[in-house]
Amino acid sequence: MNFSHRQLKAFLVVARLRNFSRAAEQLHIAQSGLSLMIRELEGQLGFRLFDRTTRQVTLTRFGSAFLPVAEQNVSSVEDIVEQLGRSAQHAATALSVGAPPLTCSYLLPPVIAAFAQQYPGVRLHLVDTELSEVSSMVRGGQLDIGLGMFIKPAAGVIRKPLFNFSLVAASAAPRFQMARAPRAWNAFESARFIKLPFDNPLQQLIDKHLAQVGHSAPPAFVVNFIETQIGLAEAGRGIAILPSTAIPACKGRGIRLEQLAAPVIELDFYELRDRARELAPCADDFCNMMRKLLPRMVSPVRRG
DNA sequence: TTGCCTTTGCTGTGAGCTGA
DNA sequence: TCAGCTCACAGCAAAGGCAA
Repeated sequence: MNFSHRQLKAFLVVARLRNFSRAAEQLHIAQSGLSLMIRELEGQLGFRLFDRTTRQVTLTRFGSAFLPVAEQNVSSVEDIVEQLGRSAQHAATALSVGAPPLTCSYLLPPVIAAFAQQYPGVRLHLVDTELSEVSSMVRGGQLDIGLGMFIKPAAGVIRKPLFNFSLVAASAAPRFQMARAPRAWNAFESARFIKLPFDNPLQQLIDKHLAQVGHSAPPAFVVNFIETQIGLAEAGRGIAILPSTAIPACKGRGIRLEQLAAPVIELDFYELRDRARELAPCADDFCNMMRKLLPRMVSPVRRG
């Protein structure tokens, strides 16, 4: 048995009007096509639905019994299609974005403001959570876009670079300062660092470069969040090597920032999307606004 | 004769497959 | 990846058949 929604709907219209010509007109098809459609449905069901003569069309006993089943089936399908249509419309008018707290607090507000101006009808849903959670929420379909320093690629998602950032050294100062000149890695040979956990991919990259300049001193602190690194550095408890995306978070605080050089490490800040999902065009525009607005905010090079 | 359903033959369209 | 081919399906017009 393999009948279609079209056939059931055609059956209902013929049953209601008791006339193939008028039913065909209502269904916007030729009467011959409708006749064929009903005959095929009867063939698939294995019984006749209508007794038709050249003068009248009447439901058979089987047709009368099949009528409520067909009505329920057509109604259920149309209800589901309507619900899906509403969800698709909602998807086109909503955008969910996830990022770590530092990104949400200091990088996204100007982007969100610009986006709201361009898309006043689109509801933006912001989720601030850990980087690993952002990645799994994108894979699970709870987020349209994930943002962050996804140093390692993950399966099932598309990772696209949005802008570059580099690394800066943060130390205590009477007020916020951005050093004019970069400082070489080997200048920190004997420094005590405030580090992220050893399994953090960014910290692993930093440790690799520290090892290359012969740094071997144990860390002063190992903490979970960049905000904590900034706070401890401001309190003079050591040097924190931070991504330059943390620059806006250091402004206004007793922190001196120096770009790390020899070598300058250039990294990508990424957007993450589920490979299988197609997003509304406003998602592309949100990312384009990040590309436009954020590079200047995270540049450790002093301007003016 | 008229009105209505069925049958037949044809066309257009889209999906799936294949080879370059 | 893309063009070309095949096939299934939907639909139409015209002719035929039948009952009132």
